[in-house]
Amino acid sequence: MAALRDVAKKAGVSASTVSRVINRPDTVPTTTKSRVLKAIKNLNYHPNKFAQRLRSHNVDRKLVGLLVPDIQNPFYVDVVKGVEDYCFERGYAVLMGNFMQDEKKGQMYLEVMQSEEIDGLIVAPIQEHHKTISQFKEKKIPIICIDRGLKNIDVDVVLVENEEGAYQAVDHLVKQGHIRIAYVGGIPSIPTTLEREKGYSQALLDNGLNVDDELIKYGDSTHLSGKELTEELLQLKDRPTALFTGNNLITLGALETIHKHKLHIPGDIAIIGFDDMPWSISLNPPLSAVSQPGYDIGKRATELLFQRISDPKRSPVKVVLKTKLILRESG
Amino acid sequence: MAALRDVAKKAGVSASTVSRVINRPDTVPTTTKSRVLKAIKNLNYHPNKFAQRLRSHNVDRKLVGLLVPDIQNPFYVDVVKGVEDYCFERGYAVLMGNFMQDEKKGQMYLEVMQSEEIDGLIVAPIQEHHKTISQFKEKKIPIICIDRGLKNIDVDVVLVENEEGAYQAVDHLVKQGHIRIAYVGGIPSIPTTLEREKGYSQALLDNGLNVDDELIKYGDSTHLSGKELTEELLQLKDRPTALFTGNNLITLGALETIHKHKLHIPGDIAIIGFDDMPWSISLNPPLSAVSQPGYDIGKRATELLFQRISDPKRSPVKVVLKTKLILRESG
DNA sequence: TTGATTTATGAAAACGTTTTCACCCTATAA
DNA sequence: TTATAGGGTGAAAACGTTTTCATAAATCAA
Repeated sequence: MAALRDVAKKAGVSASTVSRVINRPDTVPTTTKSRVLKAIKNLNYHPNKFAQRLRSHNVDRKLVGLLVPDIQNPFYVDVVKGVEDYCFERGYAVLMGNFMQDEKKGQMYLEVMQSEEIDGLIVAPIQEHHKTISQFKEKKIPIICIDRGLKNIDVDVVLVENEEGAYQAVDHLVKQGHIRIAYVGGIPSIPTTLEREKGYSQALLDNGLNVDDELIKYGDSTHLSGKELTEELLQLKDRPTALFTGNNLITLGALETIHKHKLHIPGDIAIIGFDDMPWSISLNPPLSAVSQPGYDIGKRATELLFQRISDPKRSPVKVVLKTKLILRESG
Repeated sequence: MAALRDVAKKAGVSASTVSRVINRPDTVPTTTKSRVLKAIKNLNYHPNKFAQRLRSHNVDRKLVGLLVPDIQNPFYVDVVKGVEDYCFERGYAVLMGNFMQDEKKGQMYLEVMQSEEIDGLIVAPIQEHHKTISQFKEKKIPIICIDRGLKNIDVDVVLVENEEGAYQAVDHLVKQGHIRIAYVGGIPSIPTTLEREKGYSQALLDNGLNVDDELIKYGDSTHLSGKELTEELLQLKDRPTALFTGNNLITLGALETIHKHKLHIPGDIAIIGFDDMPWSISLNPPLSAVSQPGYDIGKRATELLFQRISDPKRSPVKVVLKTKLILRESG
């Protein structure tokens, strides 16, 4: 509760001097400085952020916004951790929003973040053009996109070789002798879903197989949708012998359905999922997966963000991280 | 960038009137009001939070702090979701801190939250008395504890019947004929670890078994520690035939070690974990677990928080939620 | 010495709100 | 009619900082 003026009074100086001690210590002689410093400590004085911010808009908020599509998805948890660790090292806090692929919710968070005047935003955008996100750009608030970029706006982005990753997984599957391989995708409107589908199709084509639309399913990137889509696939008269699943949660859902049908993996049906998980090895059977470096993605994004904060006019970069196909026993 | 005064000028009224339109609309006649409202919309005016807050300290921040020990732990993810959903419904944002059971990190977040003047704090405290958290209490910032309370301070708390939950699991294990049942615990200084151990011991005692210190292990509540502790247990000359694991991450670690040793579950060794997970059913074998209602915990905690925000002097309550033993195939 | 420069400091304005107070009206009561 | 009570409004102060500007004191050059 102690204010600047209290410190000033206690130290027998003016408010200006106290402010100088805090913000430009080298402009005030040591003797005065020490007196002020003592008073500050004595009164346990902390500058009021709101007053500071009101007066000079360019003081850092030490706050970065992070907007993720689904915190239940272990992949994003890794991203969050990467962001958080990096921020922590630099004394920044994270204002997190989990928008559940929900336009409204994302919107609300963006508004809050705007009015909180965050120093920068890291976001996995649900659409490639987004009005509110563009507002950030206009307001000169740095944005970093992960997982997918933004149309019409030039932003830094860190993403992963989705097509390549999918290709490798599916290619492996056909090399194992599978002919009917299904793709259980996520939300069809998001780029990652499409890119992975592209890799999937290309791998089939390159191996002389044709792509069968019946075997390509889209959902909403959740556990439940993984379950349901897999169910549909298993009902097919000519059912697939292998599944390539579009993300973590879908994979888990698929697994559940497969187990419900008492099918043997990979004997009856093989499965490779996009996204590895720390416990993939403890699944039944240990899951083969395309691993994305979630933690690194978060870390790189934050790195980029801080670079942009300190130099707003550098030209936007695109960081593409590699995926890794991890073969265990499911496919 | 439009400020109150711009709106005032455009609407041909004074700043006071604009402010009144915003804060106490019923005190200004409709004709004036609509003129002002139009100007607001026209200029896309948003009140500056910092000025608002500076001027009147009692305006809500619409910000709640959430401090969780480990976001990698799916249980806490559920809690986070519960908190977030409830906050979202009420137009509040969440300032999240993930302190990784790390004193320093937690401290830093608490400081940030203090200077951000959050409306309230939800925290799973690492120790039962915590100086900085007490400061919140002094500053009249509402606190809700989850998972464990605070010594010396009377706060609202929502927790789970840890002892009872553990008891049921272990009791079930001995009813299955197990004699040597180990407890793979988390950080020994946190109450949940101890309470679960108490339930474990009691169940043994009540069934006429004695508790063998050799079979009680403590670690740091992580995946890695689950792996290592289980390894130690398996090295014992008289190895346990069943494991009761103290949390999600530990369970997963234990599973990994058991699989590494090519042991059959539950044939060679049974396992029941504290905390259920959405994909427990897809584990090898489907995991039996003591399920905690993480989402509900988050929701209830937030409910309590809002109640306390609106009525700071109500007497603190303790909400105790039940656990549920879910039997699948691992024990 | 004197005038010019530098150093140390304080007074006051500004940031964008909310809120108190006082004012001027018009409508009502006497 | 005159006094009274509100209703509607604006001026100005306040919140706690930062920053500009001015001034006084101290240092320097001649």
